[in-house]
Amino acid sequence: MNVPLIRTSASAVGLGRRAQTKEQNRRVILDAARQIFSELGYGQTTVRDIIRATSLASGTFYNYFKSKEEVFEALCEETALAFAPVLREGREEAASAEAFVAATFRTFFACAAANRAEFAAINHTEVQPGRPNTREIVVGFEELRQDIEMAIARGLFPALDAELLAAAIIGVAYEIAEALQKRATPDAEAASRFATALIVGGIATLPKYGTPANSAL
Amino acid sequence: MNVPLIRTSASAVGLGRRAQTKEQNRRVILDAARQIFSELGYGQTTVRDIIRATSLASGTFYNYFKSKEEVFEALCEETALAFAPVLREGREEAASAEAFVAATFRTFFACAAANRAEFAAINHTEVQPGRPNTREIVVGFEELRQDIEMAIARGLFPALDAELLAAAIIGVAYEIAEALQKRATPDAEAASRFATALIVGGIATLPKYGTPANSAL
Amino acid sequence: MNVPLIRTSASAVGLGRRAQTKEQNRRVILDAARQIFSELGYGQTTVRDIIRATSLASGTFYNYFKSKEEVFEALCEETALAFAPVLREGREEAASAEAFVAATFRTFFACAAANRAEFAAINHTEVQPGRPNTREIVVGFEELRQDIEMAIARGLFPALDAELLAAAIIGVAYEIAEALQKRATPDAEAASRFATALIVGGIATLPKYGTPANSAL
Amino acid sequence: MNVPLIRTSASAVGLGRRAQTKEQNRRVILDAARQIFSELGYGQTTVRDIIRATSLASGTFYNYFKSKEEVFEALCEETALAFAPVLREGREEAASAEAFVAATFRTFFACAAANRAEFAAINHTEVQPGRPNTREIVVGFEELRQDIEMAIARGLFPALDAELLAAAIIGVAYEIAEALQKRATPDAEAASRFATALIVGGIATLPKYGTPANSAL
DNA sequence: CATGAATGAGAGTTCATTCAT
DNA sequence: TATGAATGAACTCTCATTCAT
Repeated sequence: MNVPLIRTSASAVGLGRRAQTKEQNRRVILDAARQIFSELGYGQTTVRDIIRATSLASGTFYNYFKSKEEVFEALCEETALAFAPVLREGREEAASAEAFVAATFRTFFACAAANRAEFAAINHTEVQPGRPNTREIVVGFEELRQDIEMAIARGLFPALDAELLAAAIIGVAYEIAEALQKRATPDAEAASRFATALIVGGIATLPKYGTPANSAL
Repeated sequence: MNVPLIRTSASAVGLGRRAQTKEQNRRVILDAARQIFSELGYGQTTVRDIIRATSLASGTFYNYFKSKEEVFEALCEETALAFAPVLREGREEAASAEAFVAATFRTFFACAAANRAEFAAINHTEVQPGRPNTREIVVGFEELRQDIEMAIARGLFPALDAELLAAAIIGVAYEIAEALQKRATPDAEAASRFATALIVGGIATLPKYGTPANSAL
Repeated sequence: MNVPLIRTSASAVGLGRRAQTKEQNRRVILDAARQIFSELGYGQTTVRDIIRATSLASGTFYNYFKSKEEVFEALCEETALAFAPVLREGREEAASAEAFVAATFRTFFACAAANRAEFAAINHTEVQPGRPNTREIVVGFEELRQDIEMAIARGLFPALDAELLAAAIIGVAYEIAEALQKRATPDAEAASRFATALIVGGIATLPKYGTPANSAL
Repeated sequence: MNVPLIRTSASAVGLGRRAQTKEQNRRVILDAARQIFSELGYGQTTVRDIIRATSLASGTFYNYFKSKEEVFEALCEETALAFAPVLREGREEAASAEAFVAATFRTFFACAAANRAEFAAINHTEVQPGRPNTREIVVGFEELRQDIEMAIARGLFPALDAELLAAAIIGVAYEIAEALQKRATPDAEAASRFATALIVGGIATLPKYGTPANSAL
């Protein structure tokens, strides 16, 4: 399962010459940004850094993005777009709680392993206070929560606080992925089994739960 | 259990006037820094921002800290120092796996609730790529791992990969805490029960585990 | 013989509008720098002082030079470039020791008189310990030494330590020039005759000299 | 002939305890300043640098000197005071032009050799525009001029422009000293002979000269 | 007198952004 | 549309100097 986080430098097809160059430049900037973000972290990266990693002129940047933040959001979106279908499909097809959880972890660890630098960028990216966490965007917190609720409806899970479970899964996924990357010989498969067993086993013992009337925002 | 993350403005005793003022100024800077970090995030915060939140002159900052990074490290240390004993004590006295895990979550959620701003600062703080995560420092990843290993020795837990479990616990703690803070009426106690049940229940079903030969730097 | 040390504000020809402005700005900065260096001395001058003497914005300076040192080096180079050919030509055409020495002094005093401020800047410029003296660069210590050796080969001078003679000539030139500038009615021509007679007369009585085995690095 | 440029850390005698400490602190500052000036050059040296090279507190500096400039002047004065008597004595006792000139060069080169660092400091010290050159102060331009005039009166020298000759001697002394210091095996004695022969030989051929009516300031 | 923390002006430099070409 | 020089606000940090202790 070698899921590229993002296909970079995709050759644009079926566009006029002009539009093609435009698309290419956008790509060039995004690729450079992803690279630099992963090297320096979001906070340390400046628009200048991104431009410098490019053969474009500084002014050109502003034809495509208004700011560093905007590039970053575009990157997140890209990543989420690449990630989401794989994750959702695995979970929708799941016939058991275990399959559901395992699909999530396996996809995530595989991606993290295949894209260490980019994963690091995401993981070490500072969040604007008050805004949704990058990791939550990337793994798709909201989709995960919905999928969990659908799974409850399908009888895969008992009634439980979908939001908290989603949070727990994402937390486990990220922290274990990080721990894994520090190891000399990371075993994504074993980690995946560990995380899956932990969550699935835990779910069985959760206290009973009604509709989370108090979940806001 | 209302554990303040940090006791600020500690009154200095038994010091000369001079030393006392020095101590006070240090406190003033640290407090301002914590506040600003939590408002703007680490990356967006400048030394000037911190100074401005103070009645001190710009040069004075550098009598106390060499850089933004150094203040930040001092803050982390303070937080860890305040946190660590409470966490360790609860875990050392634990007579069951449940008590062990519950001690960790309860302390953490209580603190997070009592110090929303500061918790946000920690949680939204960008990590220098390649350096230990702030959250891991604050909750004490290393101590948690050791405590888990001691708990295994004491028979509270089966043999398992202490590092991964520590990672999982920290991940669950942080993400659930964050989810909690978005709620209108966060119920730290319920969240604590949820997280504890999840982890404790999961542990029971974990695949058997030998010595983690592959855990390296 | 009114040799300007440097021709400033050279009109650029055959360049696009953009390149022309760039060239102009470079000139503006160099001119301002020369002026300020001569007023305040190198050590007291700050980059900001230079910018302030200009209608440019502070950041613009850094589009042209990385530091004060770099502007200074550019100035020295300019000066040396303007100076060197005049000096060398006079010496190469010299048919006697006297003509050789006189060419050096006359050129130097004429320039010093014509460019009092700039000469002062050079003369009052602090040398980075361990690096070649500004005055030596400007008058071209190395070229002078080579020319002396060639003159020895041509039989104009007896065998002598070219390095020491070059040093002596430069020392006499600068100190006399400085003394001259303090006078109400400096007579460059008389000073030139004085210096020339001193050196030329002295050379005749120098102790015999073999190959300078001890001139190193 | 091992003439120390300055006797540092001289133990004060015959002073009260209080005055002694005062004198000591002054010494400490002067010594540190001389050291730092010679390492960094005058322009790069800050008062802070000098204080740091000392065990004194920053405020203490200002009990002794008003500024970097003032310390520097004190250093020059010290140096001149140490130098002057040796130079004057040698010249007053001189029975020939050669002895006169040789006394100056020999003393100077010996000192320069014995105090390379300090000599470098003097030589590389930027002059405040419009003020007398450090080197001129140290070797005693004014005394040299007077001594030359007295020597003319005594019949050692023909009538000549004493000011220009003084300038020439100082120029030759400094530049040759500097050239010498770059050599692997500097031979001060040979350099002294070279310089002496050059000047003495030159003097004999100087154009006749009346009283320099135009020497001003 | 010695001390050393506080001060705030100011230096060097970088940055995001604009805009004439 | 791409370019890249100009801009000047803003940042980090150092410095000379003061002054309460």
